Amino acid sequence: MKEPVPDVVIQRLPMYAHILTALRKVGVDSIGSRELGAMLKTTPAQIRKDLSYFGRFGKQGIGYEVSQLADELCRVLGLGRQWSLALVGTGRLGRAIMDYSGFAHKDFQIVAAFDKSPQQIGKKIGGLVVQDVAELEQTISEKGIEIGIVAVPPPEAQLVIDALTRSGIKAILNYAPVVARVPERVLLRQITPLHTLQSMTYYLKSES
Amino acid sequence: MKEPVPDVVIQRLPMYAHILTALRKVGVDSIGSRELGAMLKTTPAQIRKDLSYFGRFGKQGIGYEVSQLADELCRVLGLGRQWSLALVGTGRLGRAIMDYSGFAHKDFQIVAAFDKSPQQIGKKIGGLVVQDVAELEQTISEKGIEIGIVAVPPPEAQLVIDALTRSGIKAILNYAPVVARVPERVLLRQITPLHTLQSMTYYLKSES
DNA sequence: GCGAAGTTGCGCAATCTTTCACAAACCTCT
DNA sequence: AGAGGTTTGTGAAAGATTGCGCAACTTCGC
Repeated sequence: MKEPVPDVVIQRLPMYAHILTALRKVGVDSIGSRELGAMLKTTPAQIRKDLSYFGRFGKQGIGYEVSQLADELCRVLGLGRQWSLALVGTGRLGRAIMDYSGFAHKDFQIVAAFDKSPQQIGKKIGGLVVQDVAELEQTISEKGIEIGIVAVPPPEAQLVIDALTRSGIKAILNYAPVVARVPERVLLRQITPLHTLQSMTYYLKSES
Repeated sequence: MKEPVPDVVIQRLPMYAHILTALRKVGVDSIGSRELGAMLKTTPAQIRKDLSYFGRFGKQGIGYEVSQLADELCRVLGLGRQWSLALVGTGRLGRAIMDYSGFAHKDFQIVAAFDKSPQQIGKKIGGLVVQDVAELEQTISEKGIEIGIVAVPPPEAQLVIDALTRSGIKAILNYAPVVARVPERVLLRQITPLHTLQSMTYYLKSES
């Protein structure tokens, strides 16, 4: 109960939570690790082991109570409350992220947007007025925003990330394809579709 | 030389290639694993081990010749030739992907776009006429498209993926948050920013 | 030409992750 | 109430990945 949970496990949890929530919506109220594993393309053993890091949620002979496990996972992940996000960069990519309603209704809400271009500043996007990046640090501190999304061109990414860091932000989701530097206390994750594509071609070229 | 290279290694390669290309552009012509490791936030040992799967590119006492290693990595990854992509789903997300110039000039080109909505079909986006998904299989076969990008709402994702599979596509990059099923021969990767956020909150909630 | 300083490639050890396999727990049916 | 059939939770084994340490090689300066 005191060992730190491996990050690979944490990364699988959202999928589990997602499926379970879907199952609940459909009215399934109990499910076994075998069946869950089949749905998620993993092994039953992995699911049981993963869950065992957080407690004992199943019943022998039966399986897991869907609704309860879904709640439990959300609790573990810290979902179920609203998280405030700040978006930096309101170009094409930034707008797409803004519009992407996937976030909106799922505990994540973008409450501030920044850009450095005078053409963008002052514009209204998705009910939000784009602010000057110069105001970034103060706004984030004041509003107590905990997560930042970086969607600026590569050359500016590190600058923006530094500013976010100074503002006391806790986590950054970075879409810019750069190797960003952050202090220990800030959690950083990358989303880099280009690199994903580039690693896929490795397997394709050998086939053809 | 015959052992299969671990996928984790393959996934790191694009980063290596990216940095090396950048270094070349700046005129650096030689670099050691220590320095490269510092830039990439990894250890020198990991870089050397990773590279050793593909050959011996460095010189003892010196390091790696930047330009040569960049070329070598591109070759290994199968870059340097154009890859044709098909985009399915031209909603907000699809458009953003389409517009995202990051792909365009980097060996990846979207050469066909599909949607099922009559409002979308026939429209021109980024110089491409949106086709009916009904034409998907034939068009992809004919044009010999090898990679498909799925940007449709979750309920339709599996249907689209099945159609892509039937068309003989080799790889799929899926943005829909579903656990997709594909036959062995098709390479599938997921991009799911929401899940990334959801796994980040795990660490944030404990802090606060 | 030779020693000093520096760096790779790689076998081996350490660590991390997944899988196995089985006792303990639970339900159902008689 | 007990037997039979399931399924969980979990130590321990197996497998995968990362990191260490050093021999082999290269350059430089003298």
